[in-house]
Amino acid sequence: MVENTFKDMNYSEYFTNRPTDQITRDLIGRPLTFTNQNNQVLGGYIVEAEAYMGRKDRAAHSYGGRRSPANEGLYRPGGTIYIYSQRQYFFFDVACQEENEPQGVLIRAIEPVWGIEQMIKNRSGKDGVLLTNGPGKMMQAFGIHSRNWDLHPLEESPFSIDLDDNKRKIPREIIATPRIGINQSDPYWAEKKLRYIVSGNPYVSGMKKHNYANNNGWT
DNA sequence: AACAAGATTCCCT
DNA sequence: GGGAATCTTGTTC
Repeated sequence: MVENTFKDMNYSEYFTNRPTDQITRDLIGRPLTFTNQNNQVLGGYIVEAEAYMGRKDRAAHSYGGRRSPANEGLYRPGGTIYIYSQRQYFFFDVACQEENEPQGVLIRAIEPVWGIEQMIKNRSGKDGVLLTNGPGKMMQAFGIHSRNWDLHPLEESPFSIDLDDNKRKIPREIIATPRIGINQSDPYWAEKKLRYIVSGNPYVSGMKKHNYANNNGWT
């Protein structure tokens, strides 16, 4: 399948029909925006995302078929928003695969482009890489303090991921690494490389200054 | 009913 | 690099 055919795909198609790790990798470089209640468009390019492979994935919230109101979104059809809260912070996921196949992708970081001034305000003045270089920080920059959009289909929400290949940025290199914050006893899932990042992009969480790449790692 | 453990962030040292 | 803040689930007493 040629990638530029995705331009005309809807979210439901995009977030199914391929393995979730492949979907996750394909999201790197695409624009993610959130339009707030004042009609301000906030967002940037996705530079970091993680795949969660469902019931069999020891690190997934749906591991072993675990299901509760808190992770119901994962069980919804591909393209459904799954917002999870933890320690006063919120995470933005999109469900992947068919209904009742609880896989998903976690968007962990963006390179800010649109509405930067407003996002800085939402982040209490935090600027530079600290603005959006983590999943909780990104949602705070969007001004999100609730699970209000949990369980809503992406196309019926203020969130938007532009699937037009002409609008995306092309990384010089996409690297796969183990996921962040996974300390499971099962080394297979703890070490499996399901986190995808733009190599050398400063907005990737934990990126060291001496690893910063020219042009933020874009071609 | 109490408690530990998370897909984290911030503010120290 | 370590500890606190602080919400929800699942486990155990």
